Amino acid sequence: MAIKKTSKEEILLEAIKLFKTKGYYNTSMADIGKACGLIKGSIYHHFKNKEEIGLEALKYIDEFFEKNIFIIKDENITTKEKLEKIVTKTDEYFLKSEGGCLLGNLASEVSRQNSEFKTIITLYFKKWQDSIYQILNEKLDKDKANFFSYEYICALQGAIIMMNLTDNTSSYLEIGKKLKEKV
Amino acid sequence: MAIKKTSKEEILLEAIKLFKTKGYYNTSMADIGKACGLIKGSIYHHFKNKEEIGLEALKYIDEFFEKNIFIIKDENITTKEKLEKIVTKTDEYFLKSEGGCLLGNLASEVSRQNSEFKTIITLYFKKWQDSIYQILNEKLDKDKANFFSYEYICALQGAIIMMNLTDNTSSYLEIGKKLKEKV
Amino acid sequence: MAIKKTSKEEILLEAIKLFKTKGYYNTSMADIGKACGLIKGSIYHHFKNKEEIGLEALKYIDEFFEKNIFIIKDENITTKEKLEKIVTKTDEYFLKSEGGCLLGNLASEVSRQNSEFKTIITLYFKKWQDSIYQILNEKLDKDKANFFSYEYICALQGAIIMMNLTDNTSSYLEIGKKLKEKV
Amino acid sequence: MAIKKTSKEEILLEAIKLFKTKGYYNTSMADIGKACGLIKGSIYHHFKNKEEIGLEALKYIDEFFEKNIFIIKDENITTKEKLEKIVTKTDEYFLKSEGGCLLGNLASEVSRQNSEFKTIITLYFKKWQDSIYQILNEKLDKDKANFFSYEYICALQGAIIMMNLTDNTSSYLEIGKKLKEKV
DNA sequence: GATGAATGAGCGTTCATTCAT
DNA sequence: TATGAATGAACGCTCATTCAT
Repeated sequence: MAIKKTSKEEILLEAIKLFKTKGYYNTSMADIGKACGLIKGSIYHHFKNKEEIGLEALKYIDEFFEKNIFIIKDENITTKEKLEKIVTKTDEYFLKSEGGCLLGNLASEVSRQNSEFKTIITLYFKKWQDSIYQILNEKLDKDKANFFSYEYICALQGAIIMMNLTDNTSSYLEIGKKLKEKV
Repeated sequence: MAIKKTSKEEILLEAIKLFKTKGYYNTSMADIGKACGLIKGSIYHHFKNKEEIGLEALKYIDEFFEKNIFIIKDENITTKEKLEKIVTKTDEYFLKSEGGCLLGNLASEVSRQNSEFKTIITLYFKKWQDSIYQILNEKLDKDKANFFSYEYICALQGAIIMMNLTDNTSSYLEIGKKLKEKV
Repeated sequence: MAIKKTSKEEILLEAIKLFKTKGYYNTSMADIGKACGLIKGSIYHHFKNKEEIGLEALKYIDEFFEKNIFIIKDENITTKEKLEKIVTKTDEYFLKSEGGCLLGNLASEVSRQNSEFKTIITLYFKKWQDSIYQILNEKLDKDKANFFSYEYICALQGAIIMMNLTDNTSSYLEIGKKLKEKV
Repeated sequence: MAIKKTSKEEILLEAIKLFKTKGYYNTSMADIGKACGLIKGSIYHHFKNKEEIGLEALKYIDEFFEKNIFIIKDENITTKEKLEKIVTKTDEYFLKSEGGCLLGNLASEVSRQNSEFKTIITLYFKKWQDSIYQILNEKLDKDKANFFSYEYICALQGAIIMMNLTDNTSSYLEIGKKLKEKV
């Protein structure tokens, strides 16, 4: 053998799945390899080391949100429509995302161990909250917009944790519904 | 000769600190030992294995909440006072708890790997939410009490994550403040 | 199992043998372990890492020379006797030392890769030459003593290399004989 | 497409440099590749395997000495001139050769691991000594010629080791000077 | 109860080598 | 000829665990 042409993205997607469901440290290079049909050593053809996979995994999800979720605040639609859309897209994502929110999950596990990881995660949540803030601020004053956006991000992260424990999706969905009622 | 008499509780407290700040899998028996002034092998005189430490760590915190936080719902004081007290005690705990909420942190890392861990964590959150629910239900209808309690637990977990990333405690405190306004 | 009580010195002696005959980099922790009847992981109970074994191996030989060879210059015997004794002891050592001179062998392999190794090796040769120098200087002028001692150390190192290639011990012994004729 | 046309000799020259300064086992195919602007796999178009590179590296230096140094003994000049020339050429070579003498360096590292390597190295020193021997034998008796040539080769190898440790070139040069005084 | 020495398995990583392109 | 992707074995090292002392 020795033919396969595994792409970086394939590896990244498998790694993301594993990091979310098993945690970063509990996921071995062998695990990632196996999920891609490779032996662990072969991964080093695509990534310098495990840390790089972790970093690129975080960036991959961050970019996905940037391009699909956070961007909604700038679309040329009404405030209500923006809120409707951002909540729908977000819920769509997390309902089918096995294992919850990568950046939320890794936040507690790795951010004290690796400052580069921490920076990406912190910024991700900041950008996320800011997206909601800007939409709310179209109709609500600064303080309200600020608190509601913070509350939403927090509650959603908590709700994802709960959903992973109980498989109760309808409770999870209440968080988004509540946000939409703010304007 | 002489020496230490290290108690199970001492070890547990060090393990809890480590699990919260480094994660469960990234904390080694040697780490726990060093934190207690023991070598790793000595820990096995107190605990069967690492899993047992994890389990007892979760139970330890669970019991702490049971005895100090959840119990407030049954005290002989007004609803407002209960809410005031439960929020204050909770915030007090998390503001000085380095590394956030043990059960919240471990939820994503271990609950898919170990069903016993998952059961404890799930129950903990259920009991917690139920405590809040019962207090709110003294003044609010079932649905409202249910949602507000759920929202609070979720938002608080999210807020702990954010506080660990940004060290912003005043935002964290808003979550409890908001709950108290419910009645 | 799990009983053995291997001492640091045992491990060191096996490592020295291996480093001399196989080279430092080509000797694996597994090699060292096998030579001691241990698995490779067990060696870390005695040494922090491979570098520490290398370092202590060099120091071990250095100390042996310090205590048995270099010290002869200070003994209360005649110059001729000193020279006789230092040559005899040196030749005794190298004739039975399988694989040549540890510090000479590692000089070219590791001294560019690790400055701590280099320092020890450099000092060893300096001390060695100085021992010979001081003995010769009792009867010869500075310049002669200096050159003859340098020439002896160099020739001896070269002769050890040749002896390892050809097993010709009598040529090797000529180098010491020649030195003794200097006074 | 297009590209390089890397020659065997180019690769060999880089490999020699690396073997001398890092050792044979500590030099990886990737190291050699990088030094040539190739990836490691590409080297296999030029050499069967690492051992072949090692072997040809030794032969390359051996041939250089054969053609430039050892041959001097057969030139049509006086004994004194031969000695002068062979020492000058040798010193020229080693003063600019970063990392010392390839065959001397590898002698201890590889000659016990690979008999083909050992044969080449042993023969190289034999031929070298013989060159000096024949020149000296024009003026000196067999025994003297034999010992002085042996002593010179040995001392020179030792002096190269010392020069690599201390960067002291003037001591090194004394060895050749001394040889020239023999006739 | 604590230690130090040991183990076997596994870690992340690098090795020399192969081969379709 | 060169490359990039792959492999299996080995690397140095750490893991959780055991046990005689």
